[in-house]
Formats: sequence, structure tokens, C-alpha cells
Amino acid sequence: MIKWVNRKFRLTRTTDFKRVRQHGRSYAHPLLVLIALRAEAGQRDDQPVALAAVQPADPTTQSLPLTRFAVTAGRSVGNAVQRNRARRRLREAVRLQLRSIKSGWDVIVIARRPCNEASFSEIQSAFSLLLQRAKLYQANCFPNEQPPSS
RNA sequence: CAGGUCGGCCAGGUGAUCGCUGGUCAACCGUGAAAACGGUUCAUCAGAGGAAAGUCUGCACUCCACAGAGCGCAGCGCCGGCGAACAGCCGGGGCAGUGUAAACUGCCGGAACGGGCCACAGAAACAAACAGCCUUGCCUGCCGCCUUGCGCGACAGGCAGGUGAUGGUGAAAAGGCGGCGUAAGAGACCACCGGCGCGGGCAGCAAUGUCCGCGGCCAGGCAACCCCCGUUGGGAGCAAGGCCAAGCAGGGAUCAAAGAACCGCCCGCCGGAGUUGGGCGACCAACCACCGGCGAGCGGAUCGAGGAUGCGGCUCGCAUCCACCCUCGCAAGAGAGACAGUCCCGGGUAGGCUGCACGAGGCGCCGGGCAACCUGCGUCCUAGAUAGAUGAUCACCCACGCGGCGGCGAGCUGGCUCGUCCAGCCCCGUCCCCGCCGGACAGAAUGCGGCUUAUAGGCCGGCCUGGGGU
RNA sequence: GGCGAGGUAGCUCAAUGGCGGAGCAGUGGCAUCAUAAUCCAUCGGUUGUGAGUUCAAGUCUCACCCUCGCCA
Repeated sequence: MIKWVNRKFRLTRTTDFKRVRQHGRSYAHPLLVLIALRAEAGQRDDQPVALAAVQPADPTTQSLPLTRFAVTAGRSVGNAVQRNRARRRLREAVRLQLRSIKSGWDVIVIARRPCNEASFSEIQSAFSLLLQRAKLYQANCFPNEQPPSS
């Protein structure tokens, strides 16, 4: 499959952030927060050129749209080094879990301050726990086996 | 060897797998006549710092304004050099301070242009007065003496004088100490010391240092208070600025009616303040050169459904006024509201591209210079993200720290055959091995020169102090 | 990223370089059967932090920290 951590498949617009944060459901953990919103077809129409250019090239994704991610760290996390580090580790956690996640969602992942002291395996387990609670795993994959295998 | 101080350098390294961003080549797909553009995949190359930080400064660059100058505001201020420029750097000077020393820190135009301040205390905060001192002169009172005189001497008071030595204070009181002098005193005078000014010699490019001579003690502190002198600066900032596709006005233009705020001069009126007069008083009347407002006339300038003024440095924004209607008020006046219709053009934000990385560039060498720095030559191209790219996992090595076994040195204890001996202990130092932990501050956002702040440690060199050896 | 405004008692704010104050709040008292209000008294400050100028700094100068606002 294609690598989905590319920038073209992330959430970048301010309007997307506003929409997901207003209408999405949030799931909290001491290390991070996850906000998910199911992408509607009408809302995706006005969305960027990259989607329209990819969809005819890849006919398998025509029926079910992409799942787009965004990773954020506010000023309460720390200084610039700690914020960048939290974003990179969360993005890596998203990339490792990406194969077993349902399509057609817009997800925002927000880092919290204890994320600085946590190890990467703790971040991974926290992220998979939140994915279970949000019921974002695909039906054919077993969520308990997938995170350690990848 | 130990401690200190100054300057410079590094900012863990190597390798593997999966990922991220940008450039280049190739293949495929889409649009297109083609050029080209966009996307995917593979290969290859590159990918944060000494402070990238704080945004304190100086520039480049862009837009706006602009004839020039001035006003206002802001920065700087010993001397010389460097530099594109700077509140920067280098070298030097003076004053004050820390340290045994090496060295380090802070400050640097003008207080005899002017204004202001110096709380409390103190007589007084910069310029004289007050208290005090003196009894020099005159007058009065009183006492003593004898030479009985406008006599001499002592005391008290008043007037005229002389003073700035004294006055517990305070951060600061019109040089210090000694003498001479005087009615009392005083740089009034003298010797020494200190400080100031002027002139000259020597050293230095200069700041300045040093020496000599003369003058006269006149002149408190604060300019990181205003100010004066010299010098520099037009304002804003890459979210500057430019271009593009779609779509849209609350934006612009047109149609309507001819006058309006503004400035100058002059006249009149209203209110306030002031002066004069009257009234027991509230107040009244007159004058009015001051302040605020209104109205008419004349002249000027602007605009024309919009215009004018003021403020914030002038772009631009905000406020007010006039022009239309309504309401309130005795009046001058004040307050609130409305701004329609038609037609056309198409700005900006959000989005994309650009600005955007070959430059006051880096590195090395020769030369000049004490140094900062500069000339020349050679070589290299070395990040360009935009919810913002460097992450995850693993192996080995290098520092640092902790623990353990062992060796050596020093120390302690014990023994005798008293020696450069043996045995034990091990808080100390060093070396080796093993295990664990484990990498400071911190992330480019237009670029560059500085400053300031944060920083685990390591390496190199100069100098100083102490100890030991030769 | 760039620009510019501020930090004073628990809160909101004052304070010509010269002993840091007001209102509310808190505590104690008066009063009331009791509470509130009123009245009286009282407590509470490293003036954000650190240097410097000055005899003296909340104020003047510099550096740092924190908070808030704006962007054709």
C-alpha cells in the first residue's frame, strides 16, 4: 500500500481543524488527546486538489475516502524542541498503526505535557488504546495483535 | 603538581532497517496539437546552531511619502584605527573598585547659557540673612582711682560698624595643617601639601602624561532631570511587496440640487475672567486690550454631493462641523437619525506561485598590521519548511557517574631475624576488567553584521600564585 | 515571524526621586434575639527578578522573566 504520512494526506487547513474540533468526538488520555470525525462526501468536495488528482489514479480508494491525520502540540507542552519532538513521535506512532485503521475519517492527535517524559512504547500503547475506544480499527484486523507486530 | 585567570576550538562518533522534506535523472499515468505542467514509483545527492533563542540594535531589500531646509522626537558622546553601518570590534588614556598576583568590572562632552531639585535634620543647601563673637566709633547709666580732666579703667544697654574663625545637623557646609596678624577675625599675609586656570619645554598622531613659571583661592552635588554643544536618523516592515484562477460587495463611478464648512480683515452680539462705581446683601451698571462662542459684510482658497478642520509626524485612520429631516431649549445652540434607486468597473482577506538563498559567503595559504582587519591566490556551493521537514528500533566505540573483583603506591596495625622484610586492613590516589546508568542549552522561517541571555562536559595555548625537583 | 502595551496588598487601581496609599475583601470589636448593612480598630507589600546612576529608586537607565493585544 501507499505511505500515508505524506504531507498531502494530512489535515492542513484552518477550516478543517475548526470543523473537526467543533463536530468531532474526543477521547482523552494523560499522554495525548484524539479527536475523530467521519468525513462526509459533501464536505470533502471543496477539499484540496491533491485528493481530486489522486482518486482517479487509484480506483480502489474511489469508494472509501482517505483517512487524514493531523498532529498538534500547544504551548503548554513546552518549548519549541519539546513541541517538535512530541509531534514527531506521535506522527511515527500514527504511521506504525496506519494499516489497521478504518478509512474515511479525519483525526486530530493532540500532545499533552507528560508526553515529554514518556517513552515511545508508552505513547504507542496510549495511542492504540484511544483507537480502540474510538472504534477506528478495521473489522478484519485484530487490534490486540496488530500494534506489537508492527 | 595543585589552584586561579585569559583567549581559541569541539558540541559524541560509526553502521544497519523503516519513514519525512527539497534538488537531479529515468519510467509510467493524466491534461494538452506540441512545448510544458501535475501526480506516482525507483535510483542518487543534500538536510538546524554557537547560540538558530530574546527581538535589544545596525544594514541590505521592498512599499509609501518627498524641491530643499527647519521644527519636533529618538539614539550616541575620552582618543586613534577597523568596518557597509552600528549602542559593534581592536589598541591606547583617565577616574573609581575587587584580587597577593595574572587579570577583571563600571564610568567618560558641558554644572564660571539658563531653569529645576537637594526629603529629614540643620542658622543656612549656594546665596545672603540669623544666632553668636569683637568693643573700634558715638550716646546713656553705674562703679573704682586721683592728676578733678569731654582724664583713665571695668561693666551693662542702645545706635553705627567689623566679621565669616564658631553654630550638636547632614550624603554634602564657600581647601588642609601650622604660623604671623588683629579689638575680634579672615588666604588679608607666609611656609608645605592638594586642587584650578593660563603660558611654555619634552614624549605621543591624539586622548593624555611629566617638568618649569605665573596668577589667585573665586567656582557644592545631580545632566542614566529639563537643557546647551557636537553627531546620526523620512515612515513602515517579507503577514513588506509583486503575479494568478474562481466568486462577491457594506467599496468605487454615474444621475438629482447650488451652496457649504475653512482662512484673513473689520463690525456687532452672548458668556466667563478682570477693573471701576453703586447696594447691608444676593446682586446691578459701565469698561474691556484677556479667553471661549455666534452672526453679517468684504477678500482669498478648496470642493462640487461631498467638503473642511483638529488629533495621532504628513500615507492612512479616528473624531468633529456644514449641507437633508426630526426632537429638545427663552436664546446663542445641543442631541439623535436617515443616506434610496440605476449602471458599470472590479480592490483586499482565505488559496496558489514568487520574493527565497552566489552572499558585506565559507575554508586554506602567502603578505601587511601589536590587534580588530585588509590585499592577493586557490578551492567549495553547503537547508529552504509553511499545522511548519531530522523521528523510531538495534549494535559497537568514546567521555562522565555509581557498584564490585584484582594489581600498584601511600597510610595504619601487628610480628621478628630490624630489613629497600613479612602478614593483615583499606576510608585515599592510580591502572585494568565486568555490570548498570547515561549525552548540556536548545530547532532555521527574508538574509547578513553585532549585543545580551542559557549551556553537561572535553581539548589546546599564554600568564599568575603556592609547593617540590634539577 | 514581525510590531507594542503592561507587571504595586487576596481583587481593582493611586502615588512631583524623599516614611508605599484608597476602595472592596479578611480578622477582632460595637450594635442585634440572631444575621446583613452602618460605625470603630486591626492585619496584610522582597513594588515581577537582578545589576547600575544617585545621599536616597515603586519612579531614572540596562538586562532577564511573565502576561496581554495587533498584523492588507
